[in-house]
Amino acid sequence: MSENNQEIIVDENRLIAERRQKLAKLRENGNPFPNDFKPKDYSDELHAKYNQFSKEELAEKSIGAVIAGRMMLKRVMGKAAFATLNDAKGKIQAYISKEKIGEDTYESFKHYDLGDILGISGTLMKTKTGELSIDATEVRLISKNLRPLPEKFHGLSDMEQRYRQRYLDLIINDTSKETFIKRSKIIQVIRDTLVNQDYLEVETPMMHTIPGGATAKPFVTHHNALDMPLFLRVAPELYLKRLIVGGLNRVFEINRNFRNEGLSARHNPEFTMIELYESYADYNRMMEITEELVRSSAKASVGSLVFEYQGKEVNLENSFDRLTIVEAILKYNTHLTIEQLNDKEFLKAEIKKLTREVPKTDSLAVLQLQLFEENTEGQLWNPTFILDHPMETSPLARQSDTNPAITERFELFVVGRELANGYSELNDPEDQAARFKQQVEQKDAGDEEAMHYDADYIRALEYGMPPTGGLGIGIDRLVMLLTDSASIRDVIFFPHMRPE
RNA sequence: GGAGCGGUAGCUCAGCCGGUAGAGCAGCGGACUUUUAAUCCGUUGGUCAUGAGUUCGAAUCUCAUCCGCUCCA
Repeated sequence: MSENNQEIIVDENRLIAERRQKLAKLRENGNPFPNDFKPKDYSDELHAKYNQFSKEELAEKSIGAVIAGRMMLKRVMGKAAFATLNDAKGKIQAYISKEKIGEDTYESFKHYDLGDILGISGTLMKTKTGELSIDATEVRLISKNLRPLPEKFHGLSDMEQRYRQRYLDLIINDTSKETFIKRSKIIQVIRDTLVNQDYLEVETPMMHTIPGGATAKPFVTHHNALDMPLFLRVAPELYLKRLIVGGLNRVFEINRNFRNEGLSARHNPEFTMIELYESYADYNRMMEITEELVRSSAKASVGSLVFEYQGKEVNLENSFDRLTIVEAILKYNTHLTIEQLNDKEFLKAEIKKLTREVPKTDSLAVLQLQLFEENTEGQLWNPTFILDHPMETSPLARQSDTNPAITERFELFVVGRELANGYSELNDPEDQAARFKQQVEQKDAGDEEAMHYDADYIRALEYGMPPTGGLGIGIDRLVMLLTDSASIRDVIFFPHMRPE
């Protein structure tokens, strides 16, 4: 016996037992799961093509239709019935009369359950209230449902069940299905936009021997044959830049990252990022492409550059604000002055007031960043690029040519949340080696999130990496924004949950 | 990790200052040939998250645990 041999969950009740009996009866009369019914039409196309015709016109045309879908509503009268079927594209009503389908089939149909998957062929008609319907000449059970669906009017609202049994959520809640269709469209338009600009989509390792590319705690796993630890990647950055060294020039990867942190409405341990790198570009070019990708995503999903997020308007029409950290603090906290923001002691006191913790750093730029995170970031509703990140917190970014304390880096904030992060890449191998050493010192001093020294990455840079711009966008957060979703769990099919 | 809220029929919910549980939908049986959450009549269905405690008696009060949501760190 395998140790994985789990106890089979018995989750049966009378309703399911009744349906199992129905199924047993169906088996006596043939296969209740046939695979020879082939739908020819989709509900949305039928509506699009034929809604325009009147009841009389449709009757005259006698247009055939063949659809398959899940029965969601059923209204049986004496000798005729209506059923609402959901297919992948929408829903359509069928009119089922004993007269047309015969007594036996009608009797069988009366015992079909909500949730059964049916195949229906017939001719298109309109009811007296004008609803396009299929006047059935054939009704077949294609797949028997054994578990009663959630309530037809209130649907499924229990969040836990919606996340754990997403299939049910998708069956019942149209908005959930729409959200995931939008997610797919967003990823598709990003992919198309980049490929059209000569970008190459690539795949790099998900399992790293040295975790790198971001300051975050990794998940650890173990390779048995090699008897060594492996780390699920926290970011693909260092591998993608190796490809830039290799001369691929423009690359991107849309894939999962894994970070060993807490769960929240904005954090799932695995999440999807796009990272892209472009040779001979800098962070200004990266800001341009960020705007382009966010706008095209909005058009592909929302259909507009102006929309609501959680009841408040977001406007992507104007070019996004660009503010340095200090400028942003001053703009959104008008009681503060530039003198105060250049005063380390003032900053420390202010941060302590907001967080009740004394900042550990003595760097002016880092103190400014910490204050920004506390009192400004949450206020950035319409898209805003924040520039001039401190050296210390940007170990892979190119130092500013004019101010050695800061880097050529930006973060994009929308609806008070970080959405994207980009910079001019650090391509000086000696500078990068020094930065890695600094990170290692921080790690030795107890900072679990500090980076490791990646000697092969330094070796790659020593072969020469062209000046490069790089960008990462959190896909889940972008989808949240464009689908008006409050939680990251609403845009990930199967968000991480504790076991039942 | 902390705080608050929640977990009652398949689903959506009521019941909660103690007296062993209700509705609607779904299901089952019946009526009904144009319904739209169809309607009408009848009817089945419960480990009240789990465990302990208080009590003559606990869905209800107390404690612990599990799961979820929200906020904070």
